Order: sequence, then C-alpha cells, then structure tokens
Amino acid sequence: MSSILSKNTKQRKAISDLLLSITKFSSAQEVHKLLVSRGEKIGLATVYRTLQALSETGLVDSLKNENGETLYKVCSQNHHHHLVCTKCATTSEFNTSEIESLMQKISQENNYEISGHVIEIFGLCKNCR
Amino acid sequence: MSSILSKNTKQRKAISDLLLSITKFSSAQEVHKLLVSRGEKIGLATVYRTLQALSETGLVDSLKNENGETLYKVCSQNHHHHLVCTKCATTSEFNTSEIESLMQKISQENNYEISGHVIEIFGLCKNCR
DNA sequence: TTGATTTTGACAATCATTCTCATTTAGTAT
DNA sequence: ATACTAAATGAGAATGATTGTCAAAATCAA
Repeated sequence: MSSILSKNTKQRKAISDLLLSITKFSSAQEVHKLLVSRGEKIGLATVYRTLQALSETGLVDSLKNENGETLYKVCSQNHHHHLVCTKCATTSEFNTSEIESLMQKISQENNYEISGHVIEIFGLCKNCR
Repeated sequence: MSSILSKNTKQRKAISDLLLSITKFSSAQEVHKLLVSRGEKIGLATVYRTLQALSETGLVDSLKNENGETLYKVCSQNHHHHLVCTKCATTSEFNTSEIESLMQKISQENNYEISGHVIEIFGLCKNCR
C-alpha cells in the first residue's frame, strides 16, 4: 500500500492521461474498462493501487457515491465540496465560506473539536432534470 | 424488498429491543452477532432485511461509515445530522435550519434539483478532547 | 383450525476491493 | 550497454458486506 509512486510506468501515464481527459468522477472499474477498451494492457489491481496512491498524494480527489463505491477525478486543489448528478455523474464544485463558519458554530454549540467533515450533495444537474 | 413489516415476529421484536438498548450506530453484522450471542435464533438475512425496512420507515436512522458499511441507530425523528467522535464513536445530533437554507442556495446557484445530501462531521467530543 | 400471505433462514451469488506472489520493469550503478 | 535491485505489475484467489433464492415456518384473519 505504498503511495510512493517512485517509478514512471506506462500504466501510470495511461491512468493520469485518462483522468485528465475525464470530466466526471469515475470508479476504478470504469477507469479500467475505459483503458482496456482503448487497447491499453493494464490490470485491474494496478488501477486500484494507482488511483489510491494518486488520491493520497492529493493529485486526484475521491469521494464515495451512494453505493459506497469510491470515485476519482482531478479537481482543484483548494478545499471544496461536490454536487454530484445522480443521473449523469457529472459534478460541480462549490465552496462557500458559509459552510466553514457553520462548522465553527456547530463545533462550539456541541463542544466538539472538529477534525473533518464530509459534505456531498446529490441531485439532478441542469441537463438531466 | 418490502418495507411493509405487516407481521409481528419474534425476530423483529428482538431487533427492535436491541436497537433501543444501544447507544451507538451499529452494523447489521454487529446486531446479528449480538443477538446470536444473547441466544436469539435469527438469521443474518433477516437482520439485514429488518434493519433496511426499519430505516425506510424512518424508525431508525442509518449512515455509512468510512468503510462504506451501513450503520443503524434509533434517532430523533426530525431531520438532523451527526457529529461523530473519532475516538469514542459516540454521536451527537445537530440540526440547523441554516444547513437547509444553504442547500437551497447552493441548489439554485448551480441549477441542481437536489435529492439528498450527506453531511457528517468528525471530531473529538467534549469527553475525548 | 384453516388457509392465504408474509417472513424466515440456510446457503448461494454478487460485486467492489484487496491480497498474493511470481514475473516484469524502471532507474541506477558498474 | 549490462547488471542489479527495489518497485511495479497482473492474473487470479480471497475477502467481506450485502443481496437473492426458495422451501419451510410463522402470523393473522376468518
């Protein structure tokens, strides 16, 4: 479970290239299928390992969908949250300072020392509704 | 996949009683183990089905942990979210109308028809910090 | 008590993800 | 260029939560 990624391999290049060309959060299974369909010779385990490692480095963002599957996508580096379309799986990022200040308020009211939060919003995007 | 629960069975009573005596979110596997260890004769599938059904009726609340497992607990009936202590795993409920209005705002700004949201906050509770 | 209907439970099946480990590869030193 | 070593790969097995199947058992109303 190394996240070292110390060697440059064809497989990693293929995965990175694909991620950069993708506009929606995708699962390891989807990424693998896509690569295979493009003629890449790559194993499923490699895709899983690479996506995990890329996620740990912060180069790609990950989230879990409603089925518990982990999805990956290249995102902006700053802290943000996602609106995920339940039909076409495209996502919009949002980041409002209101959320952060709300976290502060909730933290104080409940006397918690907050270390993190998960906020994902699901719905139909403008093209799918 | 009925959520009708039209008949009263010993198994359902056992599950309900256990849930009422539990103070933290528990998985179907955990509930099943507990019941079996108490001498109840009950199948795993029954536990899964019953917890799902109870969750659908709103009698118990469910959430997914970091591993994607579904956890259940009896909660207040009104819409709310959870503060989960990362050390002792107890939860506090919170519910601010601000969150709901924030959802509205985000929905409009991004032109999404929101169907649901996941908001879980992690941190140390007052006893653990 | 009977009978229709629901529920149960043992077990198989599913499915994403992780593990194993022999083989291959990248990058470095010779 | 060659040899070497640690890192990476991939095929398939293993894992583990969850769901499906279906015959047998239980509930409840008449």
